[in-house]
Amino acid sequence: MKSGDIRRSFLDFFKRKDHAIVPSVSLIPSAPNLLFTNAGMNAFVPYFLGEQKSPHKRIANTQKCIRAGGKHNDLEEVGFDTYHHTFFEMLGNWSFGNYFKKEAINWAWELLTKEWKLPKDRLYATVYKPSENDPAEFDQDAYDCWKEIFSSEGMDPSIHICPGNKEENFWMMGNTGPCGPSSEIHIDLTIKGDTQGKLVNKNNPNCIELWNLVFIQFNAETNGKYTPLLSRHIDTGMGFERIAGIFASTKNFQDFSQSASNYDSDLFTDIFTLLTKLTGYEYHATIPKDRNKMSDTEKRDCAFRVISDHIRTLIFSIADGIVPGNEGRNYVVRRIFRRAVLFAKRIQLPHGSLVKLTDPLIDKLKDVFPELLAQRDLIIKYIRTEEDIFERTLDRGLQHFEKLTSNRKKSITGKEAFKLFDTYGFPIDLTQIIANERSIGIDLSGFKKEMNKQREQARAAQKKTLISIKENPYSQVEKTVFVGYETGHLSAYSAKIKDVIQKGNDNFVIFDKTPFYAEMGGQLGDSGFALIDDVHVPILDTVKNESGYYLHKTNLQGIDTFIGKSALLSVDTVRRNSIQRNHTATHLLHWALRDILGQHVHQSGSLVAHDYLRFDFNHIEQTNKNELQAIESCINERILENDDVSSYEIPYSKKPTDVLAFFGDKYGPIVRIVDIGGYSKELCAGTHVKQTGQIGLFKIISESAIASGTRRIEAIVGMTAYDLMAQNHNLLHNLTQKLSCKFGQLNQRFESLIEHRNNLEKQINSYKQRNIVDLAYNLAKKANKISHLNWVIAKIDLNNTEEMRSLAVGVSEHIDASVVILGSIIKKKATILVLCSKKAVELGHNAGTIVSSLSKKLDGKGGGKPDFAMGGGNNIKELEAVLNEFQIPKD
RNA sequence: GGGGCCGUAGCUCAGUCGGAAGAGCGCUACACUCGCACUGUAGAGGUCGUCGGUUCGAUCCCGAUCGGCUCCA
Repeated sequence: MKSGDIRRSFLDFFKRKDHAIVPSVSLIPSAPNLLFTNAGMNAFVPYFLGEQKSPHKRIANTQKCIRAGGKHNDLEEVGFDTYHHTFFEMLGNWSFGNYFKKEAINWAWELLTKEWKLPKDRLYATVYKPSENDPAEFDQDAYDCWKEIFSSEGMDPSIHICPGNKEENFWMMGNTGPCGPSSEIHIDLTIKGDTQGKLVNKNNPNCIELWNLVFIQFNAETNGKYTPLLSRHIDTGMGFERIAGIFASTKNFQDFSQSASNYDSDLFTDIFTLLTKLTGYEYHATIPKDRNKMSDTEKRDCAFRVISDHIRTLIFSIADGIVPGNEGRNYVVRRIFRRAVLFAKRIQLPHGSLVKLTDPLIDKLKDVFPELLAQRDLIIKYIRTEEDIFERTLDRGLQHFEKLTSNRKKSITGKEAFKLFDTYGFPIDLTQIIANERSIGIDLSGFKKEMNKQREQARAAQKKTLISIKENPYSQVEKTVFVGYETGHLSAYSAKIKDVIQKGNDNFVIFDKTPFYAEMGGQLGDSGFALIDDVHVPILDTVKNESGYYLHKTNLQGIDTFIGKSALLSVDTVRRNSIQRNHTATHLLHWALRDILGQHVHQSGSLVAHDYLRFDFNHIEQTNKNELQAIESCINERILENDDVSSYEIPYSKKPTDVLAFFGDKYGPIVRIVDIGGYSKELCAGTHVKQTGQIGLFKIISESAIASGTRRIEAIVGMTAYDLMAQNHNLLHNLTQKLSCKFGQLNQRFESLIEHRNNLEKQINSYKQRNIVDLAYNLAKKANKISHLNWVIAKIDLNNTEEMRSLAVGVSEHIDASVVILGSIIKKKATILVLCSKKAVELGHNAGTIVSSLSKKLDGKGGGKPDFAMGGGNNIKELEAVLNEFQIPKD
């Protein structure tokens, strides 16, 4: 079976067992402490924790996973063996409080042996058997299931069931939270397949785990206790690349003469074929025994594996919106790509070849992951530019390397090598290669020391998150029903108060039904008021919590006494209408951006307020003035057309194909579609105007970058936009009056004014210069000649220190051996400047000491070099006296 | 989440006692040339990222902030 058949067969099998087949969730995890989705269960954690209710009791899927960075960091291993990956698919079947061990185990056996026809006698099952101090008890249930299976197959359970301790067979999400024993299925891949289970869990590549069945039945508490859960769950995972590899390596389990490799499957060999075409090198499937002494073939084979693995990671992450960047997960993706580029250089893959691998890959996987096809242009664009950017980084690093070694150095210290790597991003192996070429040594152990130091530092700063099962106090309360799409419900709507929660000084009221929109999808929550027993309760904001309750914020104290009463709810419709104008305009903006900049544009953030809107989207370059102009005018045209805005709800699976939905966003089974004039269709829960004409006017006020590859547009609509335009118009009108010209002449008038001003400035400067030259001449004439030196001491009012300096220089140009001491009041401060000619310095005079002694008398400080110094103080009045009292030293 | 480095002319970058903002390329004009390239001469172009602090005085020191690069988790 080829990889595609295996995946399909897995999903079909569980579909027949009444499992809902759901698409893989985004690689962007919903848990904040994860860099990437890194296991099949990530998406289902909220169900285990009791934070959300699963829409299906049985689910099966293939989940995209990335392991790089964070707790599971396999990046450095990829390529040097047959099974590490940064990207992989995890096949899994799930039960949420539904079936348990027996079904999970039996179905696993059925799929492997009946459907896929794996040789039974090569299969082994592990069962949890605690050692001393390990939690819980021996997993008798799982053992019994397996015993029955093996016995009925005529196999010896005592051989085919292997016990495992906590480390191997007890699965936990963290130190706390849902957990339970697991049972793994291992396969013996030795030539004869007769190891009798002796290699199970012995880290032997010829006997490996195929499938992990986890039985979640306990909750680990902070005090170290394991309490049984009310509802028990099944969580299984089978590495897709691994099973596909085994199928290929063993030629569908017919031939065990070759050792198995994930890279034998068509998922990778297809890429290898392309690499061979591009480089002329063949893949020989060798695995290096010693990383430090690799043969050329081994080096090339490693490169093949690295490139094929990494390019898969790239296309999947970009498709999910994780583009290469310099922060967090974006940076991890950039690093993975750079590793691919370095390995590409090793097999002389020409610059710009990596992008050629994307189309065939997308083509192969697009049916299972349609997001790849949808984001194709973006993927290609990023891979292309990213390679160029890396080239620049390498150049910069090389420059620094040259600087380091320019003064005939014979070795590079560990610190230097680390700085080159840490600060300039220059890979250590490149440093080694270049240093080798020039017979320069590197202190590698010093480098590693620095590296470990940084690792420790980063780890120490890591925050730990507590995973715990939520005790939901509202489990008895039904979700709040939102009735605010109907304008008729916006005032004096009758509802019942279900509960009141207090957080700090704020109270949050929960009603059974509400017309108040809660902050969601960028649209701000509604405000207004509620009438309860004739008490006016202001509603300041509305937010929604995880469980779907609308929380109405109020600053009124003591309202918990109202629980159970009925209320009349009224939304601030003026504010709501303004928000709606901004929201519909946001959809128009999104549509226009895609129309004008390209279909790769998608929303990456949005804020819809009553007075403005903010829209973030992915776009590699700055949106230029012409494009902004085009976007703005095409939106205003749509507004003038007064297109209808309609919305309706349908099942997610039945949404039209041209509806914009975002990969990475979670949607429920029923979605709401907002359709503007038939051209803009988006999944959106927000509220909108009825016709685009109600927006009135649309005006972009700023365009900026918020991250590399992400732009932000801010815009205003309606009266806010009109007010701004009117204000600007008034301003221009005032300017035309002041300059007595027409609107169209403003630009020209300003240019000529600026030119005129520049000319005047030049003239003034030349006059000043002339003035200073005259002053210098006069001062020089009055010089006091005392024992070989000409002393000039004067208080002259000038505008700045630059003028003082040029005056002093001017004076000294007229008289060779001189000391010039000038005082001036500049910016309300007494300033002193002293210039000593070469001769004066030789005679032992020091401008610095003169200045410091003088400025001390002015309640200030000063200093400088022997030939030139400046200083001053706040005592303006004394300046003249201080200068007059200066005693010229006699030799 | 934790570090390191960089923001100076249109571009690439110098600028270590804190005391007049520089180079190369590019640009403009003139000269040379039949013309271009080359060459020579002259010139334009700077809130030294932004804000605050220290100081008599900050491109330089300190703090914050924005932007970019980079390493670790």
